[in-house]
Amino acid sequence: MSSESQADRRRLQMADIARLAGVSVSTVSRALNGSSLVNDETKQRIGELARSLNYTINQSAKNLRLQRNQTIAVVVPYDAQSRQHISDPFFLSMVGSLADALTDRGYDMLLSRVDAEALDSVSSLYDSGRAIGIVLIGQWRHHDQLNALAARGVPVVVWGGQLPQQLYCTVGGDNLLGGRLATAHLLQEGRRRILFLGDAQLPEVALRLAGYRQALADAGVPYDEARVRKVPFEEHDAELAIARQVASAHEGRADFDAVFASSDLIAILVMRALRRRGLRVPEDVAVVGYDNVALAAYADPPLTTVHQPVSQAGVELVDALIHLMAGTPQVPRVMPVELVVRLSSVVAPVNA
Amino acid sequence: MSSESQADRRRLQMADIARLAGVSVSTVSRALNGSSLVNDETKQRIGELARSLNYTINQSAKNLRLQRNQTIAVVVPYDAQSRQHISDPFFLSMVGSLADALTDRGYDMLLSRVDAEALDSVSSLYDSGRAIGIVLIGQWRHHDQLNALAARGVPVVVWGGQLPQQLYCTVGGDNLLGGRLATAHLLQEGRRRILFLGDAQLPEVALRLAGYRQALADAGVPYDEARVRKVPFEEHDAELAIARQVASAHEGRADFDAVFASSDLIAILVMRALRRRGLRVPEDVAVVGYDNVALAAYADPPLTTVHQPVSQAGVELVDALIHLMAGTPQVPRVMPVELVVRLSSVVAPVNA
DNA sequence: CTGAAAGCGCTAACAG
DNA sequence: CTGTTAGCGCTTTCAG
Repeated sequence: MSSESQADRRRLQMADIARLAGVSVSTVSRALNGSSLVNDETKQRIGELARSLNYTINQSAKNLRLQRNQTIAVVVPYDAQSRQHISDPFFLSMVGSLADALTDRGYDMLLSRVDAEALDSVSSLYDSGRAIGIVLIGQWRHHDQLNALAARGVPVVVWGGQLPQQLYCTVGGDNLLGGRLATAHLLQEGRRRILFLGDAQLPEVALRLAGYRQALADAGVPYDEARVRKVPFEEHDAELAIARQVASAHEGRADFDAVFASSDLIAILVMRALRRRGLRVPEDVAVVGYDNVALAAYADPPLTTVHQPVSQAGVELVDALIHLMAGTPQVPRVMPVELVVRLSSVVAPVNA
Repeated sequence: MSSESQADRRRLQMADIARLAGVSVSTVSRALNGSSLVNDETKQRIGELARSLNYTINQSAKNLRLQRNQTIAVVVPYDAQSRQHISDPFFLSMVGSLADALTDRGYDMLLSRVDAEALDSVSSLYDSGRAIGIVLIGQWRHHDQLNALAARGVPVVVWGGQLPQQLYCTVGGDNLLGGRLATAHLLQEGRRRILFLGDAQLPEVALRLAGYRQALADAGVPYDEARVRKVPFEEHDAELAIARQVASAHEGRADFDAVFASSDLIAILVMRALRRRGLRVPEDVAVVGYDNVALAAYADPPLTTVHQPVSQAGVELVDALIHLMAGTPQVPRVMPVELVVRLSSVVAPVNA
């Protein structure tokens, strides 16, 4: 260890480099920013000096001076009531995808978690200048707060479903199509009594439910409200609720022969609950999930699900936000989804 | 929409509030920072004005002036060669855990992905003043680069295994114990030919392997190097490699009766590969994983694994970093791990 | 209790 | 090509 401790070592700044190089600060600034106004040789020399001293331009000062900033806030809401965090792998992979997209485009990513019940507090990230734009993962039940945010001119893009009277820009999978594909598939497999599990208060789930109804209508199968059940988002609650519902349905002489779950996590919990009650998947009950998280392919049995284009999603969210920040109004973007058929929904084997 | 577009609306600043309140900027600054030097009534008035206008102090300016900053960088290395990103859910849940710990303590979290082969580039996050400290998830094969970083005085804490000659602070699970627990468990279940799968070049894995050897020695079972196999970290490569190894071992008249995998992801891939070759888990081959990711409990069969204390890990990493930044040298922290026994390793059922 | 003024580290006119 | 100078938005002496 050197004699100067890390705590009292003053950070290097441009003036130091300038002094050492025998030039003015402006020259250093220009050199380090690759300006053509400075002699190539000088540029070279300054560059090497800076590198050898591990000097890097202070971003805060630069940003302050330039009145710009390259930080995008990515906000993952959490449920403060249960003090539970979102454990759904789908959200986490979304974070990864956004990290990639932002890094590729040279933005810094500020990750924050905020109380899902106080979504409008995210605006302070913008108001305080810490971020020049915001990506929100999931719109939850706070359509109005998001509208207010957008109306105030906060550049925000939301992963979620398109809603009427929407002032903010959403990017999302085609939930209506996803719901239709999943349901049509189950119908085609000969299932008629399909349970829909999910919280239809969430816009995305509501759209998937609409797709479900549409597919039923197309097939001339009557819609039965009793077959639509809300499931809590949090894992442990969900587990209990699912067990209860499977049990009650089962006791009523198994009044369903398929389940369409609004997330893979729910679907996997369902399969487990079914198995514990001695019901076979897919023979007795076919199951389809949503998201196509990594887990789905390795579930028992491998889970049929609706694939959401996660890595493309990160790119689209960032792209929409960049346009928005540039002042170009953005219409919601709906991305294609695909049904991935695995063993949980078909009795005759397919290539898993 | 109001007539002024979001693009040309100048951001509110302290001077605006001051003008509107009929006081000086200094007073606004003091009021907003809760200084006791300012009249309570004035403070109140300014506070309300700011709130009603959604004004928030500009953090960059404040930080520049105060010469401090509340941003911690969390770095997730990725493999640039394959341009593949870390898909292991363990890393992602770590990110979540860190987000919580940092948020709780009032820090901003800057998430970056960097090339795993250029780990020392993370120092620019510090040198440029964008972050006052760095948390690195995984030490990979770059012990030396990390030592250099620490020697330069960059406040960095690494999730990983403790190594000799280590200048930087690590926080990690007790990998040696984990390896011992897993192996001892398999031995106790009567297994003697235990395959170890993982890349022992990674310090954490090396420690788990050491635990494996120790457990074998304790039980008087000879160590056979041929039973230690490297597995690529990336999912698809891993899948192929595992299939190959299972196949070759199988053809050699199944010269193993158990597998200890260095991650749950590998373990789950192994179980699939085994099943495809007609081997039953756990009857023919018992399998134990590592990490206890969410997926493990829902695998088929539910996976016995070594639980890593992820949420506590976030807290410990942040805590160590804070002390380090305060100038207090930190010794590596080793956190307890636990064996979670599920069906993949025991023939007689337990409560899953 | 409040205001005026200096300056955090940097960039960009404007003059050489 | 290079240096001088004036701020970016904020906090904090130092004077009232």
